[in-house]
Amino acid sequence: MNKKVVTRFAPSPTGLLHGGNYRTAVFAYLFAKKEGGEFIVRIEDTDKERSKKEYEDNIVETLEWLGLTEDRRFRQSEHVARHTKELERLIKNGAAYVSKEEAVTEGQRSEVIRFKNPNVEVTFKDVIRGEITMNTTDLGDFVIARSLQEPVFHLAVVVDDADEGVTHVIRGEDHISNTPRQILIQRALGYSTPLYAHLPLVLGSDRTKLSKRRGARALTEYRNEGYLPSALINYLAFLGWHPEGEKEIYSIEELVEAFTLERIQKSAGIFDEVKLSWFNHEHMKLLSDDVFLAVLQMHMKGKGVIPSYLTKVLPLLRERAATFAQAVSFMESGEFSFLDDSVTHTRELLLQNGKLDASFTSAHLQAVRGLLAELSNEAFTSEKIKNAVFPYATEAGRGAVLWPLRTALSGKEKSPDPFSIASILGKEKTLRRIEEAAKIL
RNA sequence: GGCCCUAUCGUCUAACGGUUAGGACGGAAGCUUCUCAAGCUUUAAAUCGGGGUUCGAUUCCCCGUAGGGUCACCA
Repeated sequence: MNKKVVTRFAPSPTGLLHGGNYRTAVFAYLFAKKEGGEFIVRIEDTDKERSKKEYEDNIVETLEWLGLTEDRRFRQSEHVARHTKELERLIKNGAAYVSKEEAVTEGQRSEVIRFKNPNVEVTFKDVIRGEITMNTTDLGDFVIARSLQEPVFHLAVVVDDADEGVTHVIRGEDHISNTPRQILIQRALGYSTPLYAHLPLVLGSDRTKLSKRRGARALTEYRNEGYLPSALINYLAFLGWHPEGEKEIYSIEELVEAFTLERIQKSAGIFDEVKLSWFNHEHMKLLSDDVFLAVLQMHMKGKGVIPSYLTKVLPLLRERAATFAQAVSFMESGEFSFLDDSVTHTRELLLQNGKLDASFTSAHLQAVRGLLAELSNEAFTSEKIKNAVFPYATEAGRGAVLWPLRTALSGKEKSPDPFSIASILGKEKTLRRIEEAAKIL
């Protein structure tokens, strides 16, 4: 029986995390769950100066929102006692030493703890890239702690990973060069070396590592803009990984089922918002009407009144909006306000800026009105309305009939099709609007 | 610059030595209900270069080139 798989996501709470950071979490989570193992979240807060509680809270909340539920979570600072103990052991072993030095920059200590570099070649197996060998000589005696109580990254990582039984270190490619250092510490402490999987980097459109400084957006922004967590997970999982087959829309459960480290890409990928929004639209389409409505209303909170026609317009909204923010803005900008309010007709619009003849148009509108008047209230559906109007429109010229009809109903240059609008308005309103339009011609 | 990683359409990717190099996003065109959106159909678009190995290289090896990462008392 192999050891239970344990992976970890180890962000430092020094800022808001972007898509690349969370992509790492997605992979670590999917792999752990696929293997029936555990997923740990470790907040790496050894840098007291820069770590902020608000960032930690944001990370924890966002992971929860994404559905990347951790089995255990802790702060690195909570484990300082262990770090100190191992630090003392290293010093006693002669593997590390207290080094007196001049403080060159402000805040530097005159005394730090350095690891005695044995200057050897370190080879490790990377699950994604195969064997990687590096000479550690040029690393020198690197700093592993500012003091016995203040461990620095490498030491803390090694001790915590070992203590928590981490079997697979899944992290960004930018950590490859840190790995030999950490392996050296592991060996000095008598730990075994976990398996490493260094993920290809997520790049911005400028082809450099995603970073807040270079304008990478925090993932929480996407959350606020009404992206669905399932879509984000799906997109992130597909950035640098691909299951077998050509299916692309996956639920998180399906991703867990399909996930393998072997199919992870070696080369970096660019974060593409356009494709992300396609994923989001696809996931929005999968939502039931009830859920869609609930999410939409959540996003509309505090953004004015919820229009009474909201439920009626749902199908139109669903096909138009790729995000909930977009859906909200459709509502706010009055994209569909003509469904509630009265419309003001103008000759220019009804006649398509003079392209149509006034008397013909008037006649067409009257004729269509006549056809619709024969439909019962129950039969006033998009489908039936179309069937009633279409033969006439085809006969008389679709553009000549449908444009005036649609603008008579919507009062707008661009809108959904006239049949949908009519069915939402209902028979009475529809007939009235057609009459009003015909009157001004 | 040293060290390390990488290299298939614009982008995400498939093809574990033999395919007309496939799919998706985006683009273009057409169709569907006049406009917008969605949908459907069609279409353009790629193996970085050079050497090997092999009957045969996108695939394996080497050398270039290009891109990226990393060289902190940050993680």
